[in-house]
Amino acid sequence: MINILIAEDHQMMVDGIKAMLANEPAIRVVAEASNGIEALSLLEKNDIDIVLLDINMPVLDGVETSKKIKALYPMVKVIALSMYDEGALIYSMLKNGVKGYILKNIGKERLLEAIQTVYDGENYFSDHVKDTLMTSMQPGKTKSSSEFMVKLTRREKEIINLIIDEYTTAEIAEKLFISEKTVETHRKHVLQKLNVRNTAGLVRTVIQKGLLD
Amino acid sequence: MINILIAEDHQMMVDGIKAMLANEPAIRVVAEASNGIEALSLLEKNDIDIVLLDINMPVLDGVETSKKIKALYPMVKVIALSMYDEGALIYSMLKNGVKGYILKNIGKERLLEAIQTVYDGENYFSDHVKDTLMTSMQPGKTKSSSEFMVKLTRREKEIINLIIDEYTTAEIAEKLFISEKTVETHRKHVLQKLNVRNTAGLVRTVIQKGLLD
DNA sequence: CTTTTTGTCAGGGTTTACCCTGATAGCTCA
DNA sequence: TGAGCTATCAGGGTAAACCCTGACAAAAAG
Repeated sequence: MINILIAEDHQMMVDGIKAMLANEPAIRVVAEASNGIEALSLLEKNDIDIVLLDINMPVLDGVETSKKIKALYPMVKVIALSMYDEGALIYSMLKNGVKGYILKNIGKERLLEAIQTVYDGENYFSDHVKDTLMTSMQPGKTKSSSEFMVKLTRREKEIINLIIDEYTTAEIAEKLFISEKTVETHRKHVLQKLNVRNTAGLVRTVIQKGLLD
Repeated sequence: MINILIAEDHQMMVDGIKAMLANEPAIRVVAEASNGIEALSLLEKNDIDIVLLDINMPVLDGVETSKKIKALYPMVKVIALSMYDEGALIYSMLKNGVKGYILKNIGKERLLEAIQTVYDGENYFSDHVKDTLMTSMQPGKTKSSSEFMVKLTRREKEIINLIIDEYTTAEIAEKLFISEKTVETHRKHVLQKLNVRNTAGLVRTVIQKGLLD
């Protein structure tokens, strides 16, 4: 019997997954969480084999949650669920000990395959995900920074959030009681880390890769 | 018997919806489409009562698809499925004759309720969606433009796509063989239509509301 | 206990975005 | 057929973002 925890904030998706697994006698969905915090507390109370973890969740996102699961419950296996197949995201999830990475547009068969494979101690990644990871690992594409080093500091995330909410550098400086020059420096660092040219690229990347909390 | 077409690009979500409806003898899912174009062609071949239409789809998005469904198959009822409860989006879907608007985090009971209600000729909107619409309709919040007029022209969308891809005004002008002044004008119009202050807000809004093709 | 990272700030500069007013031509739909 | 929308362009701005170099202290990591 494989005990599963579903961590996913869209009820419709949760029901969908449950329905896919309903006729499988070997699999039992024993808990559901709608954010990372909830997932962690449910892991404490239940005996879980595999966590199906949505990457884009409020409160505590997939990246952070998987990191904590690895630290607190190393025996629990995590399969990441995602809308996109972003190289950077896959890579950082891998570093967090995730055992599988599947896209939300897969069907029942693939889902069962993924669960069984991971339960048996192997890794499972959709073909498309593999391709993406291979591509983003190729030299040349990933020169110095970009793709991999997507570690933003707390302050940088704070400032990015304000940028996305249409605050200007001057307004951010005022709000955080720091100099405009400091805000400019943070912006500059974020542009470099994300390997983008301007605010448009910054906002797009941050939203699409789900780099915020 | 209620015949349903599901138009949704995430297979997992499709399976979820189908599973929710599986034990309902009065409801039958007769067709599935993964984009707007497909949905339209399936409507031609099948006898459909209700379309469950995802708003964020590639190729032909929910707004455009609902418009065409209204024009070509006025008897078919459309229930919009969305991740977000954006006032502007709800309003434009309403104008396109959509009969229901539900969020993807609802459960089985609500979904059945929505289908039955719409089939009976009434409208169905989640409470949360209603609140959002009411709020966004209140005077003061919605002065002159904003919120409602989310109609972007073809050229504007084209330029927005380039902005998101980090092209500058000068580069866009060169690429499209038009003056920088013209590009500036388009940018200005888009900022006004979306009621945002700068590029950051533009990119965020466009991505989050799924206003692009 | 040293090295790295993070967060802070400055001068001085270029480039890009944003704002205002005003204009023209073609297309579209009532 | 005429009003409205779309797409085009200009002059002449101001505001904001981006770039370069360089610096220092506190915190975190090794």
